Amino acid sequence: MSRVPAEIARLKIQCKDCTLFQLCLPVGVGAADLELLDRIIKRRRMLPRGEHLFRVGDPFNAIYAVRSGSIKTYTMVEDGRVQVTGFHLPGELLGLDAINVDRHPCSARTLEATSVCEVPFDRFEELSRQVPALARQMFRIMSKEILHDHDMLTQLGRQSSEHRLAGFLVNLSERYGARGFSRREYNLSMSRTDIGNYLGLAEETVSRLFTRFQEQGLLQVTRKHVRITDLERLHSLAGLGARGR
Amino acid sequence: MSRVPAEIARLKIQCKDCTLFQLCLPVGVGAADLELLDRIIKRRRMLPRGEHLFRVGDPFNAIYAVRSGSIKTYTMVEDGRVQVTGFHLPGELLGLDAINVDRHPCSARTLEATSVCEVPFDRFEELSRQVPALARQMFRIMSKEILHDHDMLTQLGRQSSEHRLAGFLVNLSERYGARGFSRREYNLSMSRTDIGNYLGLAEETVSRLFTRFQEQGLLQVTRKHVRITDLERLHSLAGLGARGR
DNA sequence: CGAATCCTTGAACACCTTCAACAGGGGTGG
DNA sequence: CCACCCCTGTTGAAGGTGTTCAAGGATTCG
Repeated sequence: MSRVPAEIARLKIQCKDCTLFQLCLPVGVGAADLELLDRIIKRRRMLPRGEHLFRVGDPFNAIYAVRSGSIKTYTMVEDGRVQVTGFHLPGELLGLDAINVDRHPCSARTLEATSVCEVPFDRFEELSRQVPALARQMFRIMSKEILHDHDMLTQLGRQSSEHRLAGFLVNLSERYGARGFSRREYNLSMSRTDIGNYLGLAEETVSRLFTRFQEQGLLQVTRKHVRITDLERLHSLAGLGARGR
Repeated sequence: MSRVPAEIARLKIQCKDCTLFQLCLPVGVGAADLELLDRIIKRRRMLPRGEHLFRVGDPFNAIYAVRSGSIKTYTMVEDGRVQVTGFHLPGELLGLDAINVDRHPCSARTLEATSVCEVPFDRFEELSRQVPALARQMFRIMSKEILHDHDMLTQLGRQSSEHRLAGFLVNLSERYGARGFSRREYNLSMSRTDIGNYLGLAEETVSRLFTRFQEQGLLQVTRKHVRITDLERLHSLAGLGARGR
């Protein structure tokens, strides 16, 4: 499903909010060094919905940053079924899990029309040798990713389906909020099937939970659009204090 | 429960197998630089069972590497209940999730008598400025951690309890194997309660699954000791190809 | 030896999945 | 522009899987 142009514009992220830009911004990198970084980043064309950014086993060359749109990562399990491993929103990075193994351990596919920046990793490493603050900032970004994954493990370790979905929605809320978007209102770019797959729940259960949350006055949902009316209660239902990405 | 000395000796890891040592070993760091790294690492005393290495909210000063023994990390969820977020075996690192937030987002507690190395992170960052290969290696280690977390997310996203426990056991097998221990035989240092908590299952379910796996000839388990008799089938039950930490 | 903890097993119930049918939108082609 | 079709999402009913509650056995440690 394609989005109307206005929606794409709404999702477009400023460079200063981009995770990649955090590489240079807060650590006192001089303008000259910043220019060097800017030079190695490739800006890619807009990818249409359903396009692959990379596939399992592809050689690792670059890290990608989502500029607008969204991407899901997934792997195949033995019996041929798909397992969704994550969703990536504007301002977030992909490919960090491939650095050590030199091949992408998952596939990445756009959930909507999506624009990404590409950072060739060898050139980045080389540059970070000249600009140590870059390395320092990359440590922070990777640490953030690890923290986020640990948060998700906490969510998925919980038993009840309510906890899981509430946690998922709160997590999205935090991530959108951190990028300057609304915490209370956003579009789900992924299908119910993907959400269920990610959370270890059946698609039908996800659907029923949305209905139940709505009946309980926690949120309003129409198709992909979610408006959270009681973020407080959704938080406590998730069972975790606020902890963004 | 305390271990007999022989067992502690068996778990003691050589520096060359240690994740931290990978910081210098494979990337052509000269002996002089290696000496510099060695100098900032503090070797700590043996911690008894049940001791805290750090607690939620503690200021982040250092990264820790497990030399022998094992450690669990956990957080508190809102209602006061505990959520286990990970287990750390010899040769693995703790604290990577704290770099960006400067405070530990989880508590770490020894599951048995455990010895750790402590790497003050500010001194490490400083050193990595002089020795770029160190930064490069740290990228790899953090990437490995991210990959491992993604693997665990894949495991926990699966619905059936069999998949989850099998995946957990295979994961342990891989991690022990990568450190030079047996892939088919190891001791679980964590309780059934901890395993269940981690996997989002009831303690009783874990217990029953162990019994069932044993009946199916997949493994033999007596209390903490696990001997995997059909690693092949356990792999396929886990639903993932072999993918170590 | 006794207490505490950990693990196991049993039975009832709740929750979630599965199977099935249907509704609603969006996109395509006439 | 409309009709049709396909895909996604919703809802219902039945069945299975895992939890909960409960009790008993095993191991460790004071």
